[in-house]
Amino acid sequence: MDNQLLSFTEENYLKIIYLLTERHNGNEVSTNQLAEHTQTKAASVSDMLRKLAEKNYINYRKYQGVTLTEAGEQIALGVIRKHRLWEVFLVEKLGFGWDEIHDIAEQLEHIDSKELTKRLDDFLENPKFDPHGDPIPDAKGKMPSVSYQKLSEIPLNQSVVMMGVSVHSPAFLQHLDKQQINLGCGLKVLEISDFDKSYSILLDGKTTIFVSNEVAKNLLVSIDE
Amino acid sequence: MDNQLLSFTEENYLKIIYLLTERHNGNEVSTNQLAEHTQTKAASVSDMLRKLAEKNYINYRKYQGVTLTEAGEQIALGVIRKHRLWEVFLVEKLGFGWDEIHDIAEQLEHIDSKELTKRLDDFLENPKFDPHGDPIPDAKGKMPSVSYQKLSEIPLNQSVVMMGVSVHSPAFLQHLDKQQINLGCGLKVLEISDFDKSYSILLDGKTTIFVSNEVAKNLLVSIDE
DNA sequence: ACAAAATTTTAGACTAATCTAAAAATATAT
DNA sequence: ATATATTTTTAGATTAGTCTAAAATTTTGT
Ligand SMILES: [Mn+2]
Ligand SMILES: [Mn+2]
Ligand SMILES: [Mn+2]
Ligand SMILES: [Mn+2]
Repeated sequence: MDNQLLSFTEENYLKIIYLLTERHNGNEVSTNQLAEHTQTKAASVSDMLRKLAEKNYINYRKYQGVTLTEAGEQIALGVIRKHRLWEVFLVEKLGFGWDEIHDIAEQLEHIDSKELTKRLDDFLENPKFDPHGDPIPDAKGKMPSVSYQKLSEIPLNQSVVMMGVSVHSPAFLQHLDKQQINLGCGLKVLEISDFDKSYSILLDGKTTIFVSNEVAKNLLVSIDE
Repeated sequence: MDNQLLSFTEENYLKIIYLLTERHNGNEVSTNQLAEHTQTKAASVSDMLRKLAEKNYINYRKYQGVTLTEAGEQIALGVIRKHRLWEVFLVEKLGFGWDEIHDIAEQLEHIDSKELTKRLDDFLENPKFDPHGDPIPDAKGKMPSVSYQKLSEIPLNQSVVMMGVSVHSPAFLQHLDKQQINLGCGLKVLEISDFDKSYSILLDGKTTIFVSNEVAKNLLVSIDE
């Protein structure tokens, strides 16, 4: 409604480039990685990269991967802001589980109306994090910086708070639900098994639970102070 | 999400065919009418009609206009249901005016998730009408029948209630806002001017207002009993 | 009834996004 | 260092949705 400058497809590419660049600490994203995340083939990605470079949304040197330009980053952050706000709506207002919302938000993130985004933000009382613990970029296009650590990198017996997840698959999230591991709960690693590197964790200072190494690597926490 | 059988474009065509057929009391819709409402050219419409007929969503005989098949009507009603539910959301929850919501709902109506529609409906407390007074089809794909009359067809001094509008343009809706004509208010035609066929109307039994014939023809009312 | 006007369809072309197969460039491994 | 493997790009098609111009059909007016 406001300007529909870009197609859904272009928005998705820019968003994915942003998230993968972030994940690689600012390093270039490769064609194959994009093909995997866009569910297309490398040839299709090459075409799209040429187009996005032409429009000055990405920095692209053939065979060398891509990063976003300032313009591209602003588009990406706008899409991510909408995605995360809608996820908050789906969970807080409609009662969806955090494992059910991703695909719906994947569609809602492309709704084009500045005013809608602004009113939605206010309706949700200007949330700073989405239901997976990911920070929500502000209306100016600034991404808040957060410093979470993987639970697998925390020393034994250090009390931490569960802040986010680095994998968003329904299977993983449902697994956490079953073990009652939620955002905000207190965690303390009691022991790591020599046998399979699985974790014994004290949950909320009350119950002891066991999680695989794979799970521990994908729990994001911060030191409890 | 659920099945994404149809493109946005196809959904829009089916919705428009439904609404125009309804407006013509079941008569066929012409290619040119569709071209006007889809903002395309007649040639493009012909192509799309061939395609929709092939998929059995419409009954189409060349040069004779189209109607929806049962399958096409179910798609159309699903889209209209979502459009109107989202309009209720925008007005009731986000505080938009009834003149600001159409273009946003035009996008939201294509979000594909049965579960989302169901939860949205419950969140809104299962509204039966949208902010323009239009009935909301139920989850089974049934459109409630309503019997509104144009204010211009009501005898003098008959008390009626404002139930809907037959034009949704922002300009018209804003005009009604300025005159404080809202859904649910009481109206009584006191006099029709010989000079320009404009109306003197008693509003809510209190104030007398004047509206043009053009306005009176687009106000939908029902007899107050 | 029939010519003129209006409407609708067809023909042929274009753009966006995708694909497969082949060619080019880069990375890796002895 | 150089052959082999991997990654990326290019070439050439395909599909959806749109367009303009021309042909076909229906409607209208006398
Ligand atoms: Mn998306
Ligand atoms: Mn999220
Ligand atoms: Mn629409
Ligand atoms: Mn409406």
